[in-house]
Amino acid sequence: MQESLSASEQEYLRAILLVQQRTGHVTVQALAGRMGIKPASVSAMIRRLAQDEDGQGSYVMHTPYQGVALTRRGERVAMELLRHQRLLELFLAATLDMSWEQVHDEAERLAPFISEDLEERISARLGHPTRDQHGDPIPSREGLINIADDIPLNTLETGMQAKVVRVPDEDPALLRYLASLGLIPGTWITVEARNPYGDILTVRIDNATHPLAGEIAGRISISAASRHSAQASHSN
Amino acid sequence: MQESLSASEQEYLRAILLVQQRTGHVTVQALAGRMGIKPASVSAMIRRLAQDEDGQGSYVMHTPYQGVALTRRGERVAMELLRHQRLLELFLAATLDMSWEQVHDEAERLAPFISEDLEERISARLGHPTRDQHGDPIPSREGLINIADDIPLNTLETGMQAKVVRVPDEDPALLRYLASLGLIPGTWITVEARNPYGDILTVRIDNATHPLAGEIAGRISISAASRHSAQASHSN
DNA sequence: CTATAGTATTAGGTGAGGCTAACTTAGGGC
DNA sequence: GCCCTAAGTTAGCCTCACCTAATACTATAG
Repeated sequence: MQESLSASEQEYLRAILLVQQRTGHVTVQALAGRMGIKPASVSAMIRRLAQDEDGQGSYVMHTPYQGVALTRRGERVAMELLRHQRLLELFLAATLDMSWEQVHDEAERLAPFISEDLEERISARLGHPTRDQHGDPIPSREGLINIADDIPLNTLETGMQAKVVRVPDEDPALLRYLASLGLIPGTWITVEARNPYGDILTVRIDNATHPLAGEIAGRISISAASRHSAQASHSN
Repeated sequence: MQESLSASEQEYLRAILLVQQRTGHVTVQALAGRMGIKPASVSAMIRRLAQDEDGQGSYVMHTPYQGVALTRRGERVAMELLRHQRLLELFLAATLDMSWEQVHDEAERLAPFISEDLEERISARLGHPTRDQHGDPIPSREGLINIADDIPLNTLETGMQAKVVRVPDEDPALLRYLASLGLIPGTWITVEARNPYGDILTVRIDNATHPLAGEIAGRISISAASRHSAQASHSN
């Protein structure tokens, strides 16, 4: 049925998806930088991915000098790869005692090579999780993600409490810093105050308060469900 | 220090090692057949592997029209890959519920891509095993295997009992057949009789006797240690 | 001892996926 | 409105790892 793509092609599609999610606009440079490849090579690959070689549609739309965007088909492939990667991360983290950076690198490298069957068994073994250890959603087998319940922390009203469901995992140093504050998925967090000058929130976690840049708070998600149960629960 | 070889190159070295172990002599055809590749391509790869590109020595010795053999260096690489593969097989089998053929295929595919660190963690997690589930030895991190204690079943004296430590795993059908007799590593086995015509042994396993072709018995290993404690122990 | 079958090698070609160098285009400063 | 810089693209080249077709070698039957 479908001529499975090469590891390289899949990796490009994954990179496009991630850049798209994080910045909204996908440039050749951003891809080249992220993948450690020269822009010229990226251009060449984009040309290939934009072609409809088998009558089943292309993987990306390309407007020369403007940018790239995934088609539905390309998105499905990227989501599939991301699913492999996130499940692998969880699996390795759960089974072996590895740091997040290590499981991340390992999973990223192995993701293109694991079979659908292995993926399914890992998923079952883990109880079919829908988020990885940082709350990043794991796409379903159909290549869909559900983030309907995700709300940025900086939209939480002052004085209200909510449960953290996701922290940004792109920057290991930031991730470590947030973890050092106890700011990890599952934690309850309260917005104590908003500083009128500069975009800074004061948040309470485990009875300690911390200043948090609004830019960071915007990349942290809280559960929509918990919003209405604010002040209802306490963490230990 | 060392320019790590491509996945393909490693796979060739693995194939050479396995053919060498099983048949004693490595032909281009045998490699081509095993790897699903045309002989011409094998010749080309052998030429590359036989070259000393970095002054550190070549990976194989090649006598044109005669055969190929691994050098110490090539053997080390092949053993390393085999170690990855066998540890992965055990790991996947122990953690997920997969058939042997499935874990075998998966591990074979993934072996070139796992890091030394992951390998080490898997090994530790499994208690640093020295044999895979069929008794095939797992090379050490130094690329060595210890089969000093392995003795072919067909050398066991009639009437004596010994513990099976290894069964041939090349042929899945044979493996299944042996398993159906209870002939798996760890089982105690007794040679009841030798048929004078044809090369056939009669063996007892779990109080049932079975005829066994000598050719097969030669590929089954028993522990040297147990030879002297024959008749001492009983299974279940 | 030679013919021949079968195996191995070489020659030459292809596609994937990188590279550099040279070019085009878009967009901001003046 | 022009020009210059930065970004994107194209052209042309390379290596890897496969292929087919043609050639060379080996070993065996007669």
